[in-house]
Amino acid sequence: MLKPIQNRTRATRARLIETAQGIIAAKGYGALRVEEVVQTAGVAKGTFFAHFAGKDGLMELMIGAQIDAFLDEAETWPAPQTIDDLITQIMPLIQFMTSERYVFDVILRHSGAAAREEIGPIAQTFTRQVDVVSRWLSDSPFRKDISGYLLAEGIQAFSVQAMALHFCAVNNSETMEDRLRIYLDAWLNPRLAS
Amino acid sequence: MLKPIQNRTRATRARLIETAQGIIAAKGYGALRVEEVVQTAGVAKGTFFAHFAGKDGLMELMIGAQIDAFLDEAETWPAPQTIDDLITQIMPLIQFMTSERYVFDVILRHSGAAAREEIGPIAQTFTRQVDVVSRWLSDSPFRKDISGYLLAEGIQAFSVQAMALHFCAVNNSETMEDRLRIYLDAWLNPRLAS
DNA sequence: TTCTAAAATTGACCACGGTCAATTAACTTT
DNA sequence: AAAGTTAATTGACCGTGGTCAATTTTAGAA
Repeated sequence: MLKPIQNRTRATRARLIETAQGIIAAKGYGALRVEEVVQTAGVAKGTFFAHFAGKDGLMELMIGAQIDAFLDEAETWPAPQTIDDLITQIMPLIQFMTSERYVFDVILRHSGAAAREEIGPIAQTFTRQVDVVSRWLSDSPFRKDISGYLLAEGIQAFSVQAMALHFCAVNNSETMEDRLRIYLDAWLNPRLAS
Repeated sequence: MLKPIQNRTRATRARLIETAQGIIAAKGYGALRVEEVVQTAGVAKGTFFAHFAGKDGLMELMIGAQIDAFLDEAETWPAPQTIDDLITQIMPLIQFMTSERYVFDVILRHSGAAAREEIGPIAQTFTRQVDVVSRWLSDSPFRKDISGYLLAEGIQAFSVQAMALHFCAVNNSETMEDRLRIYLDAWLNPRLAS
């Protein structure tokens, strides 16, 4: 008793998503306008909002799917043995997340951030990212005094910090990789306090 | 030759800010509408935008000022000797930052985030926070293998992470203090890898 | 085939932030 | 004081996301 979804609905939704993807491919996430999606897809505005929880809802889907794709690939890689390896392996994801200011904003807004009851797509990818990285770490030569899960959470926190600074005019002398390396070295390889 | 500011301007601006503060005090940051500010202050809408860089610009000022007030007080405190002390000393700030979802969003959006050339008020408070905390740490019994500045940056990153999770429905079993304590203990007091 | 209830769609309408050419007020200069 | 110049203010207007009562389409029941 849980399948009252008409074909029409599926088709409309698919067309909307397809149209949105086209616009994003052509002009980027930040340039997407609901009006344009709706007109190009040939449906009324109200229909859009019947299918998605607003523009942000659509963005969550699109961006979440993209992040998931990166995580799919990341999952196939072996456990990094050095910090540079680790950075290399998460850079594609970070590159995407910072590809547009708008994208980063949407991600931040929805990262730990399901105001509603159920957890949103982007928040899910954050959880998943911690899982993936934490699995890597169980086979990596980094500090073992804390759990891989906590370690992975820290990597996420520092990644966000590095990405935020990336958008700050003042901090643009250093590359993001450099910043990340400094953070992660301090986090993953603490030297004993003398 | 750098004082062509008329009194009228100062007065208008002051009235606008005053009005905004009143609305915020009464209904919170998220409920502020430019229309209401403008009508209550008795000026035209265009005037508002002649004085501030949009609603976000005003919010940057108001929220930035509030954060600065917390940092003013924080600066008078002695260097924390334990992680619990440290948490106690930054909690007022964190409490304010998470007092409203809207406030946290504005802060994130402007934290490392001056899209323009000059650094915005909120981004400045982030820099200042690192300075304040880093000054504390020079007199604290935490790890010494990395600079106090880097240590402070990490505290900021973990604070943001803890705050983001605070707004996530899934992670609400733990209190923010608990989360922070776990993060900061791992960051500031790493045990030697065996 | 016809009727009916539920689901999907429509588009006029609203809220709200933001713009800008035109107007008014405030100062200089003569 | 009058004319000229710059700065401040105005408000009609726009872009864009979002709403919702009314309408159309669909799937089954009679």
